[in-house]
Parts: sequence; C-alpha cells; structure tokens
Amino acid sequence: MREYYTITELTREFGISTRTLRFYEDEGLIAPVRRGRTRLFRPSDRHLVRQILRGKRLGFSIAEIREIIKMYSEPPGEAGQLQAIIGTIEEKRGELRQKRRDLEETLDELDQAEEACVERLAELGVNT
Amino acid sequence: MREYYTITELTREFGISTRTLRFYEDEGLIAPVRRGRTRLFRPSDRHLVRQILRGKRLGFSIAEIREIIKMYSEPPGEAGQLQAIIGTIEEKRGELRQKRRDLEETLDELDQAEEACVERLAELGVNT
DNA sequence: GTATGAATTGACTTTTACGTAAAAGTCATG
DNA sequence: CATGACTTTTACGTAAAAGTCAATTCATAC
Repeated sequence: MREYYTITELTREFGISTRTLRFYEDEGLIAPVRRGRTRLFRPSDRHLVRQILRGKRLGFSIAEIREIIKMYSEPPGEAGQLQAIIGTIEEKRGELRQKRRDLEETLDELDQAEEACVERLAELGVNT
Repeated sequence: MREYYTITELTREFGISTRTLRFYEDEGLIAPVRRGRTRLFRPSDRHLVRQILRGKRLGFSIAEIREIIKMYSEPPGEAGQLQAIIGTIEEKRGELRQKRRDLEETLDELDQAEEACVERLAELGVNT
C-alpha cells in the first residue's frame, strides 16, 4: 500500500479531472494533506474517491454522498446521534432497495427489447 | 384501464410538477395527444412517465433515458439498425450491472456502518 | 540560472433539469 | 355569466456539478 498519490495519478486512475478532485475537496468530501501547497492523497482519500464515484454512478447528489460518507466514519459517542445515524442508514437502505427494483425491471425490459430485435433479425434473415 | 389522464392527475400520482411533464414532452420523451390545446395522457404515456422516473432514480440523464426508451419501441426494419440497437442494449446492460455492483457494495458498507453504531450503543448501555 | 512540466488558485462559463412568474385560454358549477 | 380550478404558452431564473482559462508557483533537469 503506497503512502501517497499525486492528484494526477488519481485523475488518471479514476478518469476524472483535477478540477473535480478540488471540487470534492471544497465540498468537504475529501481532505488530502499538503506538502507546501501540493495535495498528497493517502490511501484513505483514494478510497473516499472510490466511494464518491460509486455514489455518483448510483445517481446520488454530492449532498447525499456527503451524508453517506459521514456514516462510514467513526460513530459518535452520544446515543441520540447514534439513533439518528441508524435512522438515516435505514432510509438510504430503502432508497438503494428501490434502485435495485428499478434496476431489475430495466434489465428485464432491455432483455425483452433485445429479444424483439433478435426476432426481427431472424425474420429478415428468412425473408431475404 | 382508463383512456385518458389529465396532467394534474399524473403530477399527483407521480409527485412531479406540470413543468416537469411539459419538459419531458419538449425533450421528446412523451407525446400526449391534444384536445384543443389541452394535453391528454394515455396509459402508454403514463407508462413512459414511469419508465422515465425509474431511469432518473437510477441516475440516468434525460438523453440516456431517451436512448433507453427508444429501444423499447418497435424494432426497425433494417438489419444494420437492429445490430446497432442490440449493441446499445448490451452497453446499457453493462452500465446497469456496474450499478448493481455499486449498489451491493454500498448496501454492505451501510450494514457495517449500522453494526458499528449498534455496537457503540451497546457500549454506552453498559457504561452508563 | 533558466526552461520545462506539474500543481495551485480564482474567476468565469457551461450544461442539465427543471422552477417560477406572467398573461391568457377552458370548462364545470352555482 | 361569473367564479374558481385547471391548463396553456412564453420567457427568464437557478442550483448542481463540473469545465475552461489565466496567472502563478514550484521543483528540477539541463
């Protein structure tokens, strides 16, 4: 496990721009350390980027991703806050399950669409 | 099966605004018929709205949703076009599978986060 | 010791997906 | 027929998520 990554290493690995990484830093999603002014990304930062991009692919906004990421961090020491976090986790889980249903339905419909295309191709093969 | 729905009926059913439905029409995603100037939504339009919102929940853009919806419609009569559609379907399927992996990973991490919270709560229960 | 290439900040711009407001048409009901 | 609920078009506004560009800084290779 390497200690640090430069910003361009991460842009290449993840196919994103430096602007994007700086934006995520401004948004408080990551906090790379600095040597002088230069950002140094630790493996933990890299993992956060992974999680951010995963959230994006699932259609979550930056604000939602921030909320989700916050829940991965150390649980706080107060019971009320813990209950609140558990509540939010339940909520997100619900959203994700809805997304999963949406996903399966869409996959089904794509299967049907493909079958229709294949049949149509067969017809053409027969008719020509 | 009702023949027509008014615009507000659909806004209420789906929790979206009239502006949104008109926007989708402008974008060519739906094409309700008209009685005079008033839009009349058929069951097929309603189903399209369903598919649009499903696509949105999965994080697809309007352009992508348009592409997906187009594939559900009647397959064309030319072999080349059919091959192209099948290619696009494969591509979308790939994206959806990626989303599914993302989804499962996120659900796993949420489970872990919740467990951490529950443990922390147990500690507090013991210590107080 | 200066040229070169990577990194930084800050400002402005762009795209997407609607929101919102204005002004007017439609239509059932009292 | 007028009132209110609903609808239409047109047009400008806006928030989110970056893209783009300019001006610098900084280290280092030659």
